[in-house]
Amino acid sequence: MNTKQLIIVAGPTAVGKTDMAVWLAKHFSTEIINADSRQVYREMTIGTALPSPEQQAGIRHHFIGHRSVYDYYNASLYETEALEVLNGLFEKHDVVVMAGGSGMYIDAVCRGIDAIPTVDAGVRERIRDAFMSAGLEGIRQKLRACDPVYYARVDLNNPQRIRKALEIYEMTGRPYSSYLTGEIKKRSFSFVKIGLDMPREELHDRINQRVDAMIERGLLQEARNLYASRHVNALNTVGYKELFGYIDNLCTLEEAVLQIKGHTRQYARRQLTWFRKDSSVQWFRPDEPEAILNYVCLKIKEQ
RNA sequence: GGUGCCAUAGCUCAGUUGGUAGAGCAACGGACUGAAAAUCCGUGUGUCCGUGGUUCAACUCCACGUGGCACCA
Repeated sequence: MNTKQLIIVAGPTAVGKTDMAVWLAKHFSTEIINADSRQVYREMTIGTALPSPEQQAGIRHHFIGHRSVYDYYNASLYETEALEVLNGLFEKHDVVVMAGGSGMYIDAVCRGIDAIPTVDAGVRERIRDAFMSAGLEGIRQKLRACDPVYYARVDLNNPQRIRKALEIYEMTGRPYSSYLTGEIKKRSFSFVKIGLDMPREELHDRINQRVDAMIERGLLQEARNLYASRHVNALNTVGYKELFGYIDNLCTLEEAVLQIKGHTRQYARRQLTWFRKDSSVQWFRPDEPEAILNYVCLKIKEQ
């Protein structure tokens, strides 16, 4: 039996993960690790549905607003930092709760990400320029020449993936595929994965209402404050990019709000696609905390 | 009251010299190893307003009806 347990609360945006995590954390008198790729940025608060002051009262939440949108951040950095924090927390607690909707961040903690060198900004820029001038077909051919293994398995319609592989080759002289071992890293603690879901129509209602509430709380002003930096990766985020479009006069405010709702619904669907694939996730409705607690306790006894 | 225009997917609309229909958005499914709230792939879901008529065949042409819009009274 492994005495240290990480309870993971996953699911689509707006389903009620934070409430459930807080409830579980209170029950186990422990703390919460956030696994949401946008809540880590301190400049974005309204649009990322941060845990409210009430939800944060008395329960320590980690990885909320600990970075700036100007920082370079990614799933691998998150893996390293989250493991450090978890090691500390497990000295005081047998159970820690993790909550969030970024499947890749959760997997980074559970299974690990292969060690790949960090690409510097200059290389990133050169590859971007190559894509601009040579086009998708151009960078495909470059990839075929330098990394036929990855070329054979990558989604050739996805420029982001091809560029990443070219960056690594340019940076290190080694093919990207040679870094991908797929090795699952051993952790010193066990996992209990909970998935929250509800009928789609209900989820859509909650999303729509939450977006309206964000607008009322001043999301447009927050977007205006960040407008000058709108091209940084962190601000390529639902709720902000659409309002940048409105500020640029590309659409009305009403249209931008409809876009935010639509893009949030699509994001929720992609999250479900990710988590459904993970057979270790046990699914519940958010309104059955007792059933969840029973399941968690059972799993903890087993592991 | 009269005249004209319109009625096709959840929404906005296109279309067939008559052979039961297709775009965008939405929706739905999927992929995912350092941007992941990102990026990419796939799927058309339909009493073509209703009832008659012409025709081998009507979503398309004709008549009437219903609803909407515009103009004239």
